[in-house]
Amino acid sequence: MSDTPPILLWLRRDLRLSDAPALSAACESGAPVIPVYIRDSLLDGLGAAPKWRLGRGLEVFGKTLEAKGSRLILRSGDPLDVLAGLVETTGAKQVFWTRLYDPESIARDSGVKEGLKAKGIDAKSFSGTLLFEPWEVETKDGGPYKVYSPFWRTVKKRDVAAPSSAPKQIPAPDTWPESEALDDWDLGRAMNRGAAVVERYAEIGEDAAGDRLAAFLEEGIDDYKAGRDRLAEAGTSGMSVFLTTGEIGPRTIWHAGMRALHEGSTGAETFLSELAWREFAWHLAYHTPRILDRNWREKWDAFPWEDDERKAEVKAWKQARTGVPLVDAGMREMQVTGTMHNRARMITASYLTKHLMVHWRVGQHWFDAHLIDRDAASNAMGWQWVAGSGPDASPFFRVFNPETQQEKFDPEGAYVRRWIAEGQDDPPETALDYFEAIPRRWARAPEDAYPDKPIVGLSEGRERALDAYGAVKD
DNA sequence: CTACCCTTGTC
DNA sequence: ACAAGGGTA
Repeated sequence: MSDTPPILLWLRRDLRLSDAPALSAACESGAPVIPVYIRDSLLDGLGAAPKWRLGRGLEVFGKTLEAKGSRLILRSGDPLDVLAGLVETTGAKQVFWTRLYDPESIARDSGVKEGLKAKGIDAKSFSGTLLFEPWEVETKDGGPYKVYSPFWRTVKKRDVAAPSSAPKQIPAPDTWPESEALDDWDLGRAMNRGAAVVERYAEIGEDAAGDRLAAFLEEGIDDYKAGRDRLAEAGTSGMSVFLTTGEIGPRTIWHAGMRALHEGSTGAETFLSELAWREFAWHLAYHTPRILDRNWREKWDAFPWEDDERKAEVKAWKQARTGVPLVDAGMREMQVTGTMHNRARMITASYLTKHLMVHWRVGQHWFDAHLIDRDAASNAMGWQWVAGSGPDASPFFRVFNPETQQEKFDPEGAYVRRWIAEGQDDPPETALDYFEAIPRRWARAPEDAYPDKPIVGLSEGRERALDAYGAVKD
């Protein structure tokens, strides 16, 4: 064993043992495997909540590796420098990793690949983050898709590679390189006291992901089509946070959904199509990366967005005190749990971009900092879909009415009561948790009065937004 | 080129 | 009914 040079497995968003082609390839080679996670500028640049969640994922995954006789080596610095240094100290001849598709990761990874190859190292990237490589899905004319439905019609006919199973053992080297301590990274620091609250609601690690998927397939998928829309129910799959950290792979989910489909589950097709939405978001981000930070349709640059974050309307939206209960409930769910029901995301986003006429990027940045399931492509696409500036976006005149939405999707008011304590004699823990999670400087308490009217009225805001739409139409 | 189609809505 | 231009086969 000691004669065989080890393989460095550079982990990023693939904190799992199964459905992990890079890990499987490394283990099957017979060489010792050294799993490495590098704290680089991309990790440092993450928002508070996703950074905390990744740290928790690393903690759990480190233990998972130890149970397999392996370890997770932690290092800080420029990835090429770190990997080149480890190549020197370990004698590794190969470095494997799972591909990512955002512009910063692509730039970083191609630089690393080039730098390692220049040193004679076999640097290899693998699939595993997505169902398909973004360049493998094309229209008949050979270009990328810009509309979801034809993308979906194409994707659902494709074969998805079967997920690999977890390796029985991960060959260990005779000597391990030095590792930094995860605690020293203090990845939850920016969360302040919010981390302790979100922790109560969070599920972490590959085993938790598998349990969640199994429970969903057992209880949730049959009624998924309607159930996913009901705000007070656990009708969604809950897979997003595990996909973001890579604690589950998309192929695992796809094949589970396909099995349910073949067994006649009525919600399976809708479920699979949601996974394809994630795929579509990365397809768009890969082919038109400007979707991540600019209006995808340039004519939307003319729209008179408000982007001064100090404005009272923006503060009210962020602090969940707009006076529109369903909007504030969604924003509080995010503060407390680090996630928000998909429908609430649309409703809160619509209120910000339409009624308050605030730039979608303000909301995108807020979500980037507060969602533990933050996904760069899905978040950007979602905001531009609601705002109207994206590909295949909702027409701008389609404005969500939070009252109508509440009648349809929270008819008993259970979701609003779960998250808004004010005015309740005996508010639930969930609603009280909000006051524990928020920054102290917001100085809010459950006994404060809730705003007696919306900061911008529903019909007033709707009309103002539709009037402003003329700036884009002409 | 044409014909058909376009996640999640509202009034 | 509104309002809508553009994507895809």
